[in-house]
Amino acid sequence: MARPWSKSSVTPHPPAYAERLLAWFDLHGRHDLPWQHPRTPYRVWLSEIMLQQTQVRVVAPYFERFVAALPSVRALGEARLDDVLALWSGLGYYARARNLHAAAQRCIELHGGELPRDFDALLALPGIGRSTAGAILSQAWGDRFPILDGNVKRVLARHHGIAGWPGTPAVEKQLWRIAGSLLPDARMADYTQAQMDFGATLCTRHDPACVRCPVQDDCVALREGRVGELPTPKPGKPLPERQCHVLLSTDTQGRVLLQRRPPTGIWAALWSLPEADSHADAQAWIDAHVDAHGTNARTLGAIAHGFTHYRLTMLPLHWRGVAPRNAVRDAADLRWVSRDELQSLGIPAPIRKLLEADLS
DNA sequence: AATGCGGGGAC
DNA sequence: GTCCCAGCATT
Repeated sequence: MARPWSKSSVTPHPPAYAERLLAWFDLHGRHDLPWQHPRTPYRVWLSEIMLQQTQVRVVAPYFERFVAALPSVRALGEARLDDVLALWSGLGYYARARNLHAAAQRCIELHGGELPRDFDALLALPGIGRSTAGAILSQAWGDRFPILDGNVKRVLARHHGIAGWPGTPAVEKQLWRIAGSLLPDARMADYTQAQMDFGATLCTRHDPACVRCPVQDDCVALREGRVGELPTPKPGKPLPERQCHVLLSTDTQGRVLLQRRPPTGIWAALWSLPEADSHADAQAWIDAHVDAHGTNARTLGAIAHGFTHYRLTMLPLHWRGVAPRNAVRDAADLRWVSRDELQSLGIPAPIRKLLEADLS
């Protein structure tokens, strides 16, 4: 199918990424956020700080109150810290408010009571990092600097198919490079806002609206069906480890002794191998339930299995040629099972795998 | 490279 | 309950 741009344009190239994003922004972007009217450096700065790790809906009322009480850099710098913190109360991350206050005072000392229009000078102010400095310069002045917040990370990770958690320096470095390579020649303020609106309302974390996406044609994640798995989520805390022995008893006819699990909990009511916490417990169980003729167990290879809330390592112990005791024949939850019967029983997958590997 | 910082929203 | 959010500073 012909691309719209390949018909009439003298250039064979599709519109640049930024151009498509800006066209989307004009139609579907957010144009009435409190800090956009008027879009002064002070208001942009304040909004960017408030919006760090904080959602737009939460920030809006705080922004209105704050800027009404302290309408300028100078007013902020000359206010008492307690009053600044009171205006911040409830927003969280209070270091942001302390940094804001200190930065305003430094602007009074060094920059005539205004925010400097200089990347390094902004970066030197407390609370302003690389992304916030870029956001301020681009939004307040239209200067050509990239941003890399959570929205942009998610969008670029998908659009360029970047795997790996964006919190790692290697991935972040790559994303910064891409972000810097996509900047338009004009409309930087709108472009910065467009990226954030795009990430917040269309290329969302869950259920992004790829059908309506202005850059779907060259989205790697969409093409490769990886939208749902990008960006790679932050690695969670390691799950607790549990370990147990599983007791494999086989008789001379190749039958195996299975035990029905309790009706609740993991693998409820399935047929599995008896479990024991320790080697000694395992031996005691064997002595009590089968006649192993005093033979020792053979150790089989460990089985690792992951649950949602812990990881289980099963250490199989194998007694061969054991004979059933009379009592065992009557126990309701114990059963000698031939190989052929295994497939008709409900058996946990890792246990079944062990049995099939060992009995074959 | 990993953590602390905070409250709220979405699921 | 979990995970994430218009990040940055500190270790």
